[in-house]
Amino acid sequence: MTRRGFGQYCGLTRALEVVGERWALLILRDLMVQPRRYTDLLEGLPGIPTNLLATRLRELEESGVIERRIAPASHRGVVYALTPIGRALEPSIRTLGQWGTTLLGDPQPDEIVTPAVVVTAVRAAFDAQAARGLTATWEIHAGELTVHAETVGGKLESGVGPAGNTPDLVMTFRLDGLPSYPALIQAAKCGLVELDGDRKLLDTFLRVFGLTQAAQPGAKPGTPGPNE
Amino acid sequence: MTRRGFGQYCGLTRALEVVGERWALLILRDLMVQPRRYTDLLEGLPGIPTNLLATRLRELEESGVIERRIAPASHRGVVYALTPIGRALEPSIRTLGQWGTTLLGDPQPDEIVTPAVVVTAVRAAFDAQAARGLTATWEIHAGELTVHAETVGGKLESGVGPAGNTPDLVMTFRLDGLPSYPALIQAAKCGLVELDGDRKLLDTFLRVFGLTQAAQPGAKPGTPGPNE
DNA sequence: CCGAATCCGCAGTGATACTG
DNA sequence: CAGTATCACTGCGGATTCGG
Repeated sequence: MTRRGFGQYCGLTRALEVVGERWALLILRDLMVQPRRYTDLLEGLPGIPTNLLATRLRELEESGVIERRIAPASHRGVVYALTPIGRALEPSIRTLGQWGTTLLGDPQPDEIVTPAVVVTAVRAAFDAQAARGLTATWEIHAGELTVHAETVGGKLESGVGPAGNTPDLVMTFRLDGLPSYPALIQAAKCGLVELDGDRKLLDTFLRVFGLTQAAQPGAKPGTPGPNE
Repeated sequence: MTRRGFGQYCGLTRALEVVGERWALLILRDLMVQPRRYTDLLEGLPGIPTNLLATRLRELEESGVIERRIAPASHRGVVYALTPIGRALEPSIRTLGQWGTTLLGDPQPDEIVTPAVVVTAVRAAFDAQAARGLTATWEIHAGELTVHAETVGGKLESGVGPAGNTPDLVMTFRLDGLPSYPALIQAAKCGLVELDGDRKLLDTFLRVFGLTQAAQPGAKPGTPGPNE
């Protein structure tokens, strides 16, 4: 069943044999945010066939990258979570995401943004250097979307939903188009954001999460695909 | 030719739409070492169908990741090389390769090692911290294989073939099995290597290129713990 | 020799329906 | 909720062929 390998004894090759198949890294990106159930994953990966999700989950579990957990009492069902090996992929996902962000053009008409996408973008944009000696908590609202980010001691904690503690600054965006991360940053730079809390932390946010080197609209990467 | 996208406006997603298809990152890995011709690539990617290589090269060129060059005078023909966008993938390839290296088991019977594989491994293993203030040149020989590595000012220059200047230490391995990078490191640690030059640089080599930091999951800066 | 294009069988994928 | 089952389709693997 397994797709054939590449016939080379090489780290990159092995990595691609394990997580290089279609949808695999996107599944892992969503699991990087938090453990998720089968249907959560289906929802976060628009268009993935259910059988393919099941197949990938099985393969990734066999590879030791993720694990199945019987869900805790409150919700019954199964939960998928990263193993330490899977969590070790975080730098790879962040680095690849940073590269891809530089060639994000305008959104295609059928492209969407999920909470996991925004959290991943926040983590990829995080500049640990700029956050040294800083302790702060932000909350981002845009439509249905709520995401939090907290930095302390040069580290980042971020995830879907409201922050655990009281945020120092709540940023609420009212956008026409997609609440994509570049769009949020752009809006924040233009002041198109409602602020609640310590307003000085807006500039701080832009310094730490501001994509200083990314995403020029109009940089066309060729055609990633007019679907359908 | 409908390249199917993933329907998300996301950096990682876009990256995978551009370089996520089978063989693409391996082609780019080989081009990362040096510009190569069509047949060089065929040789370095055992088992790739010729039509698939041609298709990938066309797609990657359209995406602006690589470019076709009319070869210089000496050999006529075409040469493929990375654009700046393609070269920007180097951290991603190195990071993914480091992850994959941690799950390299024993070589499968049909797996081989190419020069580009070893050079990529050398670059992935390079510890810039350990190389600070160090200036040295090594040359590695193992069977047909010749690779050089030179560090100066905390940076690394490495490639296929002998070094440009006279190497400070030449290491010649006589291995039974595959000259894979882990096997070379293992052999070097056991002293199973012929040395020619400054023998003290063997220990230095192992400190700088010795894969000491393999598989340390969980201790990543900026990585939140598992939340629930 | 280099740089592909062409043809074909099949595995991996996509969409939908269905089940414990 | 958490998957299987079915089936059509397309991208891939393998071989051969073809034009500079």
